Amino acid sequence: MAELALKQSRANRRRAQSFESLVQAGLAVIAKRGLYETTVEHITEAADVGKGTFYAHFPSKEDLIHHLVRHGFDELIAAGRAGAPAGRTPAERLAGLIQEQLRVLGRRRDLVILLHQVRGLLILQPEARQRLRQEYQRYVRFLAEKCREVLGKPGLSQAEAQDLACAIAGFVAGTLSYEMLVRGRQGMPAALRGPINAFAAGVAARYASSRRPGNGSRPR
Amino acid sequence: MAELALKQSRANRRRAQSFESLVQAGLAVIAKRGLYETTVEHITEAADVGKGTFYAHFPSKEDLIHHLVRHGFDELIAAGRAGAPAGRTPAERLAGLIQEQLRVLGRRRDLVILLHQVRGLLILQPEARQRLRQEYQRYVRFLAEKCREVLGKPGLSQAEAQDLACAIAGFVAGTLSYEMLVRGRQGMPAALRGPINAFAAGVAARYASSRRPGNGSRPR
Amino acid sequence: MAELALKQSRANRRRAQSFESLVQAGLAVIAKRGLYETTVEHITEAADVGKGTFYAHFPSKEDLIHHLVRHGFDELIAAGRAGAPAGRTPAERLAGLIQEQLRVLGRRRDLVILLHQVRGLLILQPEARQRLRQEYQRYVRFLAEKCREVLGKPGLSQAEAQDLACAIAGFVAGTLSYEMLVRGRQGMPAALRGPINAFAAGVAARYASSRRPGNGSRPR
Amino acid sequence: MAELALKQSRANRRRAQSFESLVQAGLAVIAKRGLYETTVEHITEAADVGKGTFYAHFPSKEDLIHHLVRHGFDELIAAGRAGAPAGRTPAERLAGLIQEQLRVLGRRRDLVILLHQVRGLLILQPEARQRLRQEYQRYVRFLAEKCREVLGKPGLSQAEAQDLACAIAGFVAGTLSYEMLVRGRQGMPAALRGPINAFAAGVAARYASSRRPGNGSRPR
DNA sequence: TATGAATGAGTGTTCATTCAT
DNA sequence: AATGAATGAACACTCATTCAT
Repeated sequence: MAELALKQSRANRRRAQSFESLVQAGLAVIAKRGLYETTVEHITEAADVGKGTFYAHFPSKEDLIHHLVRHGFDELIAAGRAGAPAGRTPAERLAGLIQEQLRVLGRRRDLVILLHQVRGLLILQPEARQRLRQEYQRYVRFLAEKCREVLGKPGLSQAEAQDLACAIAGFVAGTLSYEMLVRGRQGMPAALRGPINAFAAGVAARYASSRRPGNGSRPR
Repeated sequence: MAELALKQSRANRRRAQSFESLVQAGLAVIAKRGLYETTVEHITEAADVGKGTFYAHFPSKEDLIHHLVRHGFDELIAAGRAGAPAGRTPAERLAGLIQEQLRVLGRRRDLVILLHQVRGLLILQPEARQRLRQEYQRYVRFLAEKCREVLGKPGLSQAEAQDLACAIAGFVAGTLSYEMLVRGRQGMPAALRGPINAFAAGVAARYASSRRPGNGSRPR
Repeated sequence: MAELALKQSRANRRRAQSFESLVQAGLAVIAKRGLYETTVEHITEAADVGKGTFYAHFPSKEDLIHHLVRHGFDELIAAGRAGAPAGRTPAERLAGLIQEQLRVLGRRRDLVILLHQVRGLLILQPEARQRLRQEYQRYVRFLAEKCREVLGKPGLSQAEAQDLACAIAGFVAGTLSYEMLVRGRQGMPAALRGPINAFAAGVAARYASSRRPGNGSRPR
Repeated sequence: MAELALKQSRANRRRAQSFESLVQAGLAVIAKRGLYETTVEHITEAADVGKGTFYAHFPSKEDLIHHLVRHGFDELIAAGRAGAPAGRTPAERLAGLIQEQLRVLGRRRDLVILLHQVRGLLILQPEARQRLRQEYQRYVRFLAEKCREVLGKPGLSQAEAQDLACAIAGFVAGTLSYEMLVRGRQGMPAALRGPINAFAAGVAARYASSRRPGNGSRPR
């Protein structure tokens, strides 16, 4: 019996190992070749397992992608939660949130590429691929919640918070992808710190606490 | 002579028509199915021409994409040039630039999708597909130039201008794509106007004229 | 009326010119790219005529090939006829025939390639492409007739003459093609002169006049 | 362990079977339809495997052809080696070599066609397809070596041996192809025996041992 | 469970031929 | 007669997925 348990445990360990290999290889290969030029075989070769093993762990290629996206957002959300409440003013806290996301994603070229390409996938086909889409919604909802927390809930409606979250997520992802494309480098450009602070301040001025100025702070 | 000219003209017209059909169908189909699930046959069917006709006009599928990308950026740049120097202060002018890009792209779901996916394509393969990459560089250089123009050239180095241009292009593209994905709508969200103004003001405070404050305006 | 005749004549001249351009360009392009990698467009480009013009002169690509093959064999046959009856003994005359064919074809890389590839085409499909096949038969029949003429008709049956003609045609074509392939040069290798003479002498000893030795001259 | 070996062995057997089917079907189909009208699908249908299976065994269509050519020459060379040193005089031995090649190839219509068409392919493109070309060079080198062995090495320079080998290979291949084309039959025509002996005798007289007559035996 | 051989629908691309001008 | 734009069947090759072992 103990032997059987041992055997199972060993089998489980092996299985877990295959799974982990596939996940890591999947992200690495996709980061290198992109979603569309990555084949299942590329992944299983990088993971050093048989091709059939892939399908013992994932029903389809899309399921691996789903797994990668979920875990990617898990990391982003965790980072957002961890470095959260720093800063004394709403503007400082919002700027902190944005910069934290930029900082985390700026070190994760693989995630930027994966999330970028999957986003493109999802904009089309509004009905299909619901599971994947929900991961993005989860992330945006997290950011939205975070914004309300940081700016003060009464000041920001749900819809406004989502718009703001989209802007933040889009700003982070878009800026990094343009930097990677045009300047060939990764990481958050230091020069953006000032503008980000300004952006955060502007948002805070518009939404923070319960004050609600006329039409947003006009540009000086 | 006139007859010959007429003949050529008629033949040319027919050829031009095929070309235009292909270009329009190409953009439409890609906007609907995405770059990767669009086949040449989808396009020729939508354009109502034979499959071979495609290759009479474009050496390859990638060449159509290049054409689409080039013309897309042509529009964006034209819009940026047209609505250019409005606003009395640097901040107002910068905000105008960003909002103009957001406004133009917000009405062009097709372009957002196309440029998004091609961007993903280009981040990988830094050496290949130079022609395509140059279109993005052209756009970013235009934005950078515009930023320097709007903020006052002495205040902004070339490198800083490029970082800012990447941030603007990324902000616009990223925000719109997240909106389209999460909220399923297109167009620029009105609620972003305030934050954009704030962002522009922050940038202007940092770079405009020749003043160069310490480390950017700190968030209040 | 005279004007009309003139017009027609001019039109005819132009037509003849197109035809001749196509024929020359066809042979040149096929010699360079081979039968199977030559497209009609390659030919019309080289001939500097429109693509449609090809079909105004030849019902199909195969008809141009037929024309080229026919004229190629015309040349070979003319050369064989011209340099024909030289030599005092049957062996000398036979050797002269072989060397003449080798000499002529050795200077016509284009013909060697064309006839080689078309021969390959024809070995398959015994029923189709009769017209093309008949050109080869015409050539072999010419050689056979020549052999009988040279060796003395009574000595050589029709069937034997055809076998011999096949051997000669094959020897010439095969040797040149192997030389071109392996040694990368064209032209008849001088070193073959001796063996060819010997071959001819052997054949003559076997067949010439009416003597009919037992089983052919045994090799010494 | 034994179980694993068995598993591999069974899988290997299946793989080997597919491979063998493809090779045989490939040769058969090419012999029937020719190199250029044979599609991969024709082959896989004849081999009764899926289309993708072809590419699991050969990187490309050309690689199958290479395999076929290599093995074809292997057979020819083996036959040449096996029936080698028969005959007492150089002339007899040379005649034996030629007749052996004629005899072997005369029974292999498929090989004659394949090697003929590939030869045509290689005469063009002197730089590309090196691997294929090397097979022909291997064969010609073998024949050349054999000629020197048979005639006595001092009598024949390397270059002369290669010319002679080209002549032999060309004679065999060319004669058989003309026979197949014109007379529609395969096999070595019996009537050639005499001329071949004579040819061999002439070559021997020119090159054998160390004697070196003036300019080859003149035809009588 | 892990494997990798097998599969076949689907891809971008070519090219002989047609036909309106 | 000459043109060249248009055509679509056909091709070499790919790859997500299946399944016998």
